[in-house]
Amino acid sequence: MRATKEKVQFTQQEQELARFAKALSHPMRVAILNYLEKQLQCYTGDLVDIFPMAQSTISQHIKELKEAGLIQGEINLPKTRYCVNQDNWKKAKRLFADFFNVDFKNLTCEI
Amino acid sequence: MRATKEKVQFTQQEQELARFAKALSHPMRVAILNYLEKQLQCYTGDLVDIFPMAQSTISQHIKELKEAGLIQGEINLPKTRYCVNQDNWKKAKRLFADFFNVDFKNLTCEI
DNA sequence: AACATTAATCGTACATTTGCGATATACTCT
DNA sequence: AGAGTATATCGCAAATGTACGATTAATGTT
Repeated sequence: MRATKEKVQFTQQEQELARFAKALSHPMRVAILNYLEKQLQCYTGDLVDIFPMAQSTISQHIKELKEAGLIQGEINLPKTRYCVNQDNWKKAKRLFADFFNVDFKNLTCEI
Repeated sequence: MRATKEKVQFTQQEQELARFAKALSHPMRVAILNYLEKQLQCYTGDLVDIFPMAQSTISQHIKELKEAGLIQGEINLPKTRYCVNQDNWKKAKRLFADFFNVDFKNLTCEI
């Protein structure tokens, strides 16, 4: 049996990175963010037109991105407009850049 | 009802990024990679000593990282030595850098 | 007031992930 | 040969993720 050592908890960095990674762990959600990077904003219906999934499924993926903090929605009935949450996007960018040890120049740039 | 449009499939970039992101979607796996970046190599037992999880669970997380291509193992009985798979690490790094639009310098650097 | 529009949520089915203890494997050492 | 060591794999239970159709909610339009 192994000696009883002080076991290590996961760091905040590890937990936050994993949380963001989880949000990116489905192609649909990556595609939504790719789309939002190009278009700056979109409505749920735009994605339903483009992608081969049911409206309810797409809505669910949007919800996950929202809960992970990567996007935000502005209700404008009957539509909801989504865009990237820039603060958390920058945070995720920084976490991944640090993780991959990438030299990064534009992490502090504004939109 | 919405008009019947040509629905878009996910790009290879989106699928590959999602695959890597899935591998990074658990703090334990992020922690293993963090450890490997510092230590360059490790044995399964090192991780069992450090992290508060059962040996079988840690072995399973290692397996997932291996199957995602991010690490590779060299059997050296009774131990197995793991290290980062540099080719796929670079690939992942590039995918995430592109995704986040980060300027990166050292993507072409060697080990 | 009835209808149309857009999107979220519900309920359900199925698949995958996570964690653990127990067991199997493949050696080395005595 | 038998014991010890390190790790992978199995079998299971619980939790979570994925996808869909149906329903609900909130509004504007006729």
